[in-house]
Amino acid sequence: MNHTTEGKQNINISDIAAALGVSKTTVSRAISGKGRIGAETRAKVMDYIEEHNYRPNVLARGLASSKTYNIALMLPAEFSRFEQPFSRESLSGVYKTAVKCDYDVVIAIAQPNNIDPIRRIVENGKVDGFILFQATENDAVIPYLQEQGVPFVLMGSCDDSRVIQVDNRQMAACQELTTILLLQGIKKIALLGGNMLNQVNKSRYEGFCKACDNLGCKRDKNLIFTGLENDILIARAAADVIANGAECIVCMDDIVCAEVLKYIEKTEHCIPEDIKVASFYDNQALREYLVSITALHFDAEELGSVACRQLLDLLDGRAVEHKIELGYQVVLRESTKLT
Amino acid sequence: MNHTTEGKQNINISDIAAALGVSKTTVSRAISGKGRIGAETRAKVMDYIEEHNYRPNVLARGLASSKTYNIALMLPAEFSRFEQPFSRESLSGVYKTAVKCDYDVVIAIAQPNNIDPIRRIVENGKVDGFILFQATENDAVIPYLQEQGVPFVLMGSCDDSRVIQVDNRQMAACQELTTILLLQGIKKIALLGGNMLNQVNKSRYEGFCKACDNLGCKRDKNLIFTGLENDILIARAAADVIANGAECIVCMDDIVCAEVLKYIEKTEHCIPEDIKVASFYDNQALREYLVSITALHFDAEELGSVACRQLLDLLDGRAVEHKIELGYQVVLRESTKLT
DNA sequence: CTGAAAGCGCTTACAG
DNA sequence: CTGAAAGCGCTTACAG
Repeated sequence: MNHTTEGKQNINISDIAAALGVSKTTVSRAISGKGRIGAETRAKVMDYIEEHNYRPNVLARGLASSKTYNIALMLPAEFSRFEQPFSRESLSGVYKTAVKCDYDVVIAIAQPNNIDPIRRIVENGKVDGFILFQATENDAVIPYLQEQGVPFVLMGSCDDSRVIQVDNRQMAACQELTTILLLQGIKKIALLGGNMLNQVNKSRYEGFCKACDNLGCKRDKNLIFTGLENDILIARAAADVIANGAECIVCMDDIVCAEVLKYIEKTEHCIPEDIKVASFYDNQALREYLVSITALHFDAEELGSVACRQLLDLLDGRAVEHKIELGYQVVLRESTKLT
Repeated sequence: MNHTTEGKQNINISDIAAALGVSKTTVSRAISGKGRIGAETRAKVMDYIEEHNYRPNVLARGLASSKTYNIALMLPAEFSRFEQPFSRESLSGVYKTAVKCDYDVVIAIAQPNNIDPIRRIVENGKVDGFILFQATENDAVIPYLQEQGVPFVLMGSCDDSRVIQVDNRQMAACQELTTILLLQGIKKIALLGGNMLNQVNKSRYEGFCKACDNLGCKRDKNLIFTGLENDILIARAAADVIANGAECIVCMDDIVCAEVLKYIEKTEHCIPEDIKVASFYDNQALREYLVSITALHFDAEELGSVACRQLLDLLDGRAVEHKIELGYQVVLRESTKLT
């Protein structure tokens, strides 16, 4: 057992000051690096701290300087099993980056349009800032945080140019995947998607359209279905587009894709021979499907990490870009192979 | 907009004392309910607080009373897509219960056998206690917390009777499911499972054995495979037990089950006609599989909720049961239907 | 039943 | 470059 780390922390800044024959002020300055202090004095203090494994009391520091060294991550209350890996990886990214700067991450789970959990944390002064997940559209939280003057960054996009945002280049990604499919000679591409009020879906739809338009391919209304909010609608849309001669079905997210695959399995079509399939979002379940599915891949951990770094910069008063755009990968797999 | 909640919190205990012509002590006592105080005085203070929407500064309270009103939830660094829903639901349970008592939850993600993240939180004094996930076997954290005297509760089981634990009745559940299958007349039941160093797997195995023994069914060594750590081993085991005449394959967890299903799909056996399948753990992906899979269901949110309540009781110095056992459901589905 | 005062462990003008 | 002192917003013996 290591003697220097044994037992509970109990030494404080006064003890150090006394032991070294300096003032508390000096010790504080040595630690924080703020204010003028002699290099020698400083080294002496740091050595002592090192040797005695001293860690400043974060609460006391917080009380004195109005900081908590906590940030809150807002998670949507409900999300499908397809969104879970993404949110879990983002959480990892946020966590790792926060910890590096000695911040902790507090979670806040909010039902749509209920900001009470956020309000609680803010009013209790438990955190220095927030990181928001776009997933659930919650119109109330952004205005609330703005009004309260609480720093925050959004993982996702929004129109308000005052909010700091980090997002993947959704539109460009979808445009690229669609373009690749078209260039492969697949002419009749169907698009199935969910709620178009959703920002992400809007961008994805736009990317799809741009690809078609740029290549001079007509968009066939009989092959494009959005607003598919449940399994039945998705299955029916799949049936329709197949009946209308689709060669490839592009799914705007994994929920849609999973349903489409179920439908194809039931009706005993073969992928990719009878019908090709691609998804605008990559998920382990689809990656490991019997026929591996072509999809767009986004690095969720990086998203969380960058969002957190933005917030920490903001908290330290550093300049911060208003919007950071992150990359993507187009992963071509068996499901779109030419036959 | 509500005027009483407008703008930032800025009133403090001294302001209240001054406004009411009483001492800070009195105000503090009115709020905490500790110490003798006149009912009238108290009401006066509470009214004022209500009216001005005052919330005590948690940091200051923490500094004075050595409390943070935070608890930490330790999450394993890596887990499969099958464990995610479970851990997410547990998190929800912990969160909801914590918030009710005005606690926040801080996350700690620890790689196996690395307690640095835990140590950081403890040394920084950021939380009052921990809730541990058994998932990752991390031998170092329990001894560390014990040594430091930090209260904690384990979601799961362990041999150390000093640790407060909350767990589902794994053994009983597995015994019951196996018994039901046997009583249905399915004689040749195979069991496939992963790492037997894992506490949960031990209990599940035990439950399976008890069911067989109680009904006087011999356990066939050619039908029982454990230590199946990867896809290839699982597929091979599935092939073996089918070759050995298994009528039903019981999977000790969802990872095993998913692989078994893949193997069955590839080899074009039919469920439940050719072979029946059951899992000792229920997961949305299996529930929604083409043939819905018979499984044991555990309420993860309740687990988190009860664990959190235990910890809060512990923190308030209330008596706490050493081990709480939670229920389960046996969910019979298509995959074990008699044909 | 109530209050004055010390203290929790830091930070930070202000003065030297 | 360094220090004495006030202050962050609470709690809690201690005294009345």
